[in-house]
Amino acid sequence: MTGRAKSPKQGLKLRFVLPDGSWLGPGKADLLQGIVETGSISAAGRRLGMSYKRAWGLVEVLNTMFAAPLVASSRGGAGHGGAELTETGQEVLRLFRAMQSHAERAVEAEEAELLRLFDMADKK
Amino acid sequence: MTGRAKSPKQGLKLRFVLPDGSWLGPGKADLLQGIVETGSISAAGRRLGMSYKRAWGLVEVLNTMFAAPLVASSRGGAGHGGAELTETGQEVLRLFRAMQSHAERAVEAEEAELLRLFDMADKK
DNA sequence: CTTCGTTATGTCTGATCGGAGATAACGGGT
DNA sequence: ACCCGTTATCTCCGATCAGACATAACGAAG
Repeated sequence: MTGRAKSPKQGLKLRFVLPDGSWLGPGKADLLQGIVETGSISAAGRRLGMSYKRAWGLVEVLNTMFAAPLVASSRGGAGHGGAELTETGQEVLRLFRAMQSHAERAVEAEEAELLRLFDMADKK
Repeated sequence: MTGRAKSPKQGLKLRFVLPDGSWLGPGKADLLQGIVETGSISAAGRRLGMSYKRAWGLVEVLNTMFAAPLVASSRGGAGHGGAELTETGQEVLRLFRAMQSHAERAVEAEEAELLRLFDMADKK
Protein backbone atom coordinates (compact mmCIF):
# COMPACT_ATOMS: atom_id res chain seq x y z
CA MET A 1 0.00 0.00 0.00
CA THR A 2 1.26 3.44 -0.86
CA GLY A 3 -1.05 5.59 1.22
CA ARG A 4 0.16 6.86 4.55
CA ALA A 5 -1.89 6.29 7.65
CA LYS A 6 -0.22 8.87 9.86
CA SER A 7 0.25 12.54 9.21
CA PRO A 8 3.86 13.43 8.47
CA LYS A 9 5.89 14.17 11.58
CA GLN A 10 7.38 17.34 10.20
CA GLY A 11 5.84 20.38 8.55
CA LEU A 12 2.58 22.15 9.27
CA LYS A 13 0.11 20.71 11.76
CA LEU A 14 -3.40 22.08 12.22
CA ARG A 15 -5.58 22.07 15.28
CA PHE A 16 -9.14 23.30 14.87
CA VAL A 17 -10.55 24.47 18.19
CA LEU A 18 -14.33 24.47 18.53
CA PRO A 19 -16.25 27.10 20.50
CA ASP A 20 -16.54 24.83 23.53
CA GLY A 21 -12.78 24.28 23.74
CA SER A 22 -12.63 20.78 22.31
CA TRP A 23 -10.44 20.37 19.28
CA LEU A 24 -9.72 18.31 16.22
CA GLY A 25 -6.11 17.71 15.23
CA PRO A 26 -3.89 15.27 13.35
CA GLY A 27 -4.21 12.58 16.02
CA LYS A 28 -7.97 12.26 15.94
CA ALA A 29 -8.04 12.71 12.17
CA ASP A 30 -5.55 9.87 11.71
CA LEU A 31 -7.64 7.71 14.00
CA LEU A 32 -10.78 8.42 12.00
CA GLN A 33 -8.95 7.50 8.83
CA GLY A 34 -7.62 4.34 10.44
CA ILE A 35 -11.15 3.33 11.39
CA VAL A 36 -12.26 3.84 7.80
CA GLU A 37 -9.45 1.65 6.52
CA THR A 38 -9.51 -1.10 9.13
CA GLY A 39 -13.14 -1.15 10.27
CA SER A 40 -12.05 -1.39 13.91
CA ILE A 41 -11.09 0.96 16.73
CA SER A 42 -8.47 -1.41 18.12
CA ALA A 43 -6.84 -2.12 14.77
CA ALA A 44 -6.75 1.58 13.93
CA GLY A 45 -5.15 2.32 17.29
CA ARG A 46 -2.58 -0.44 16.88
CA ARG A 47 -1.61 0.90 13.49
CA LEU A 48 -1.00 4.31 15.03
CA GLY A 49 1.00 2.87 17.90
CA MET A 50 -1.49 3.79 20.60
CA SER A 51 -3.18 1.64 23.21
CA TYR A 52 -6.79 0.58 22.76
CA LYS A 53 -7.70 2.58 25.83
CA ARG A 54 -6.37 5.75 24.26
CA ALA A 55 -8.01 5.05 20.90
CA TRP A 56 -11.32 4.35 22.56
CA GLY A 57 -11.03 7.49 24.66
CA LEU A 58 -10.45 9.58 21.56
CA VAL A 59 -13.49 8.01 19.90
CA GLU A 60 -15.55 8.90 22.95
CA VAL A 61 -14.46 12.51 22.62
CA LEU A 62 -15.09 12.50 18.88
CA ASN A 63 -18.61 11.23 19.43
CA THR A 64 -19.54 14.08 21.74
CA MET A 65 -17.78 17.06 20.22
CA PHE A 66 -20.07 17.57 17.25
CA ALA A 67 -23.85 17.64 17.08
CA ALA A 68 -23.88 14.00 15.93
CA PRO A 69 -21.48 11.12 16.70
CA LEU A 70 -18.67 10.51 14.21
CA VAL A 71 -18.08 6.81 14.85
CA ALA A 72 -20.63 4.01 14.99
CA SER A 73 -19.43 0.88 16.78
CA SER A 74 -20.92 -2.57 17.36
CA ARG A 75 -20.06 -5.52 19.57
CA GLY A 76 -20.30 -9.23 18.88
CA GLY A 77 -22.13 -10.59 15.88
CA ALA A 78 -20.88 -12.05 12.63
CA GLY A 79 -17.83 -9.84 12.29
CA HIS A 80 -17.11 -10.00 16.03
CA GLY A 81 -17.81 -6.30 16.34
CA GLY A 82 -16.21 -3.31 14.67
CA ALA A 83 -16.57 0.36 13.93
CA GLU A 84 -17.18 2.67 11.01
CA LEU A 85 -17.64 6.36 10.37
CA THR A 86 -21.09 7.90 10.34
CA GLU A 87 -22.08 10.31 7.59
CA THR A 88 -21.03 13.16 9.85
CA GLY A 89 -17.76 11.38 10.59
CA GLN A 90 -16.92 11.02 6.91
CA GLU A 91 -17.78 14.67 6.36
CA VAL A 92 -15.65 15.87 9.27
CA LEU A 93 -12.66 13.83 8.12
CA ARG A 94 -13.03 15.11 4.57
CA LEU A 95 -13.24 18.70 5.76
CA PHE A 96 -10.18 18.36 8.00
CA ARG A 97 -8.10 16.82 5.22
CA ALA A 98 -9.21 19.62 2.92
CA MET A 99 -8.17 22.12 5.60
CA GLN A 100 -4.76 20.49 5.78
CA SER A 101 -4.03 20.59 2.08
CA HIS A 102 -5.39 24.10 1.58
CA ALA A 103 -3.42 25.45 4.53
CA GLU A 104 -0.24 23.72 3.39
CA ARG A 105 -0.43 25.33 0.00
CA ALA A 106 -1.17 28.71 1.57
CA VAL A 107 1.95 28.75 3.74
CA GLU A 108 4.48 27.31 1.32
CA ALA A 109 6.43 30.54 1.03
CA GLU A 110 6.76 31.10 4.79
CA GLU A 111 7.54 27.43 5.34
CA ALA A 112 10.47 27.63 2.95
CA GLU A 113 11.81 30.74 4.67
CA LEU A 114 11.53 29.24 8.13
CA LEU A 115 13.35 26.14 6.98
CA ARG A 116 16.05 28.34 5.53
CA LEU A 117 16.47 30.00 8.94
CA PHE A 118 16.60 26.53 10.47
CA ASP A 119 19.44 24.93 8.55
CA MET A 120 21.31 28.18 8.04
CA ALA A 121 24.13 26.68 10.07
CA ASP A 122 23.88 22.89 10.01
CA LYS A 123 22.05 20.83 12.67
CA LYS A 124 22.23 17.62 10.69
CA MET B 1 -3.88 49.43 22.60
CA THR B 2 -6.00 47.64 20.05
CA GLY B 3 -3.75 44.70 19.27
CA ARG B 4 -4.29 41.38 21.01
CA ALA B 5 -1.42 39.77 22.85
CA LYS B 6 -2.73 36.24 22.87
CA SER B 7 -3.91 34.17 19.96
CA PRO B 8 -7.66 33.61 20.01
CA LYS B 9 -8.68 30.56 21.97
CA GLN B 10 -10.97 29.28 19.27
CA GLY B 11 -10.48 28.71 15.57
CA LEU B 12 -7.45 27.45 13.68
CA LYS B 13 -4.15 26.93 15.44
CA LEU B 14 -0.91 26.20 13.63
CA ARG B 15 2.10 24.26 14.78
CA PHE B 16 5.13 24.27 12.54
CA VAL B 17 7.33 21.25 13.22
CA LEU B 18 10.99 21.56 12.25
CA PRO B 19 13.03 18.64 10.88
CA ASP B 20 14.57 17.95 14.28
CA GLY B 21 11.19 17.61 15.98
CA SER B 22 11.10 20.95 17.76
CA TRP B 23 8.16 23.14 16.92
CA LEU B 24 6.81 26.65 16.83
CA GLY B 25 3.19 27.24 17.80
CA PRO B 26 0.85 29.90 19.17
CA GLY B 27 2.34 29.72 22.68
CA LYS B 28 5.92 30.56 21.69
CA ALA B 29 4.73 33.07 19.10
CA ASP B 30 2.65 34.91 21.69
CA LEU B 31 5.62 34.94 24.01
CA LEU B 32 7.86 36.41 21.32
CA GLN B 33 5.28 39.10 20.67
CA GLY B 34 4.98 39.78 24.40
CA ILE B 35 8.74 40.27 24.61
CA VAL B 36 8.58 42.76 21.75
CA GLU B 37 5.85 44.73 23.48
CA THR B 38 7.12 44.61 27.06
CA GLY B 39 10.89 44.33 26.65
CA SER B 40 11.03 41.66 29.35
CA ILE B 41 10.68 37.91 29.59
CA SER B 42 9.00 38.03 32.98
CA ALA B 43 6.51 40.74 32.01
CA ALA B 44 5.63 38.90 28.81
CA GLY B 45 5.09 35.70 30.75
CA ARG B 46 2.95 37.43 33.36
CA ARG B 47 0.77 38.91 30.65
CA LEU B 48 0.20 35.45 29.21
CA GLY B 49 -0.58 33.98 32.62
CA MET B 50 2.48 31.74 32.75
CA SER B 51 5.17 31.46 35.41
CA TYR B 52 8.56 33.02 34.81
CA LYS B 53 10.11 29.59 34.86
CA ARG B 54 7.92 28.45 32.00
CA ALA B 55 8.50 31.62 29.99
CA TRP B 56 12.22 31.35 30.47
CA GLY B 57 12.16 27.69 29.47
CA LEU B 58 10.37 28.56 26.27
CA VAL B 59 12.93 31.26 25.50
CA GLU B 60 15.69 28.72 26.04
CA VAL B 61 14.06 26.43 23.49
CA LEU B 62 13.47 29.30 21.07
CA ASN B 63 17.13 30.25 21.25
CA THR B 64 18.35 26.81 20.22
CA MET B 65 15.77 25.69 17.66
CA PHE B 66 16.95 27.90 14.80
CA ALA B 67 20.42 28.54 13.49
CA ALA B 68 20.59 31.79 15.47
CA PRO B 69 19.00 32.75 18.81
CA LEU B 70 15.67 34.59 18.65
CA VAL B 71 15.83 36.45 21.95
CA ALA B 72 18.67 38.57 23.32
CA SER B 73 18.55 39.14 27.06
CA SER B 74 20.62 41.18 29.48
CA ARG B 75 20.92 41.34 33.25
CA GLY B 76 21.43 44.31 35.54
CA GLY B 77 22.46 47.72 34.25
CA ALA B 78 20.47 50.90 33.77
CA GLY B 79 17.21 49.22 32.83
CA HIS B 80 17.69 46.47 35.40
CA GLY B 81 17.91 43.92 32.63
CA GLY B 82 15.47 42.98 29.92
CA ALA B 83 15.04 41.15 26.65
CA GLU B 84 14.37 41.88 23.01
CA LEU B 85 14.07 39.99 19.76
CA THR B 86 17.08 39.51 17.51
CA GLU B 87 16.84 40.10 13.79
CA THR B 88 16.15 36.40 13.35
CA GLY B 89 13.55 36.54 16.10
CA GLN B 90 11.67 39.35 14.45
CA GLU B 91 11.79 37.51 11.16
CA VAL B 92 10.53 34.25 12.65
CA LEU B 93 7.65 36.00 14.40
CA ARG B 94 6.70 37.84 11.23
CA LEU B 95 6.78 34.61 9.21
CA PHE B 96 4.65 32.74 11.73
CA ARG B 97 2.05 35.51 11.88
CA ALA B 98 1.95 35.52 8.08
CA MET B 99 1.48 31.75 8.15
CA GLN B 100 -1.44 32.18 10.53
CA SER B 101 -3.30 34.75 8.48
CA HIS B 102 -2.67 33.00 5.15
CA ALA B 103 -3.79 29.66 6.53
CA GLU B 104 -6.89 31.17 8.12
CA ARG B 105 -7.99 32.65 4.84
CA ALA B 106 -7.30 29.37 3.04
CA VAL B 107 -9.56 27.29 5.30
CA GLU B 108 -12.47 29.67 5.71
CA ALA B 109 -14.87 27.48 3.77
CA GLU B 110 -14.10 24.29 5.71
CA GLU B 111 -14.12 26.18 8.97
CA ALA B 112 -17.65 27.40 8.32
CA GLU B 113 -18.82 23.90 7.46
CA LEU B 114 -17.27 22.36 10.56
CA LEU B 115 -18.88 25.01 12.73
CA ARG B 116 -22.19 24.24 11.07
CA LEU B 117 -21.77 20.56 12.04
CA PHE B 118 -20.91 21.70 15.53
CA ASP B 119 -23.92 23.78 16.43
CA MET B 120 -26.30 21.76 14.33
CA ALA B 121 -28.11 20.92 17.54
CA ASP B 122 -27.31 23.53 20.18
CA LYS B 123 -24.36 23.36 22.60
CA LYS B 124 -24.48 27.10 23.24
C1' DC C 1 29.06 49.74 48.02
C1' DT C 2 24.18 49.63 48.24
C1' DT C 3 19.95 49.52 45.54
C1' DC C 4 16.88 47.73 42.04
C1' DG C 5 14.32 44.72 38.84
C1' DT C 6 15.40 41.47 35.83
C1' DT C 7 17.67 37.17 34.28
C1' DA C 8 19.17 32.58 35.55
C1' DT C 9 18.74 28.20 37.98
C1' DG C 10 17.72 25.24 41.55
C1' DT C 11 14.08 21.90 44.47
C1' DC C 12 9.65 20.16 45.71
C1' DT C 13 5.12 18.79 44.69
C1' DG C 14 0.50 18.04 42.85
C1' DA C 15 -1.98 17.19 38.57
C1' DT C 16 -2.36 15.03 34.41
C1' DC C 17 -1.53 11.67 30.80
C1' DG C 18 -1.09 7.50 28.78
C1' DG C 19 0.49 2.60 28.75
C1' DA C 20 -0.15 -2.15 30.77
C1' DG C 21 -3.04 -5.40 32.00
C1' DA C 22 -7.31 -7.49 33.74
C1' DT C 23 -12.25 -8.34 33.15
C1' DA C 24 -16.76 -8.35 31.38
C1' DA C 25 -20.28 -7.84 27.70
C1' DC C 26 -21.73 -8.61 23.27
C1' DG C 27 -24.06 -11.59 19.65
C1' DG C 28 -24.06 -14.07 15.23
C1' DG C 29 -21.81 -18.65 13.86
C1' DT C 30 -20.92 -23.28 14.53
C1' DA D 1 -23.98 -24.07 24.65
C1' DC D 2 -19.72 -22.65 23.26
C1' DC D 3 -16.43 -19.80 20.45
C1' DC D 4 -14.24 -15.57 18.95
C1' DG D 5 -12.57 -10.90 18.28
C1' DT D 6 -14.05 -6.62 19.27
C1' DT D 7 -16.10 -3.06 22.23
C1' DA D 8 -16.40 -1.16 26.84
C1' DT D 9 -14.52 -0.35 31.56
C1' DC D 10 -11.86 -0.97 35.47
C1' DT D 11 -7.33 -0.33 38.42
C1' DC D 12 -2.48 0.49 38.93
C1' DC D 13 1.75 3.04 37.90
C1' DG D 14 5.49 5.45 35.99
C1' DA D 15 6.64 9.55 33.26
C1' DT D 16 6.01 14.13 32.34
C1' DC D 17 4.57 18.89 33.06
C1' DA D 18 3.95 23.07 35.13
C1' DG D 19 3.20 25.92 39.14
C1' DA D 20 5.16 27.61 43.58
C1' DC D 21 8.90 28.96 45.90
C1' DA D 22 13.73 30.03 47.02
C1' DT D 23 18.16 31.91 45.82
C1' DA D 24 21.89 33.88 43.41
C1' DA D 25 24.03 36.76 39.71
C1' DC D 26 24.14 40.79 37.20
C1' DG D 27 25.69 45.75 36.50
C1' DA D 28 24.76 50.67 35.83
C1' DA D 29 23.14 54.37 38.76
C1' DG D 30 23.10 56.91 42.94
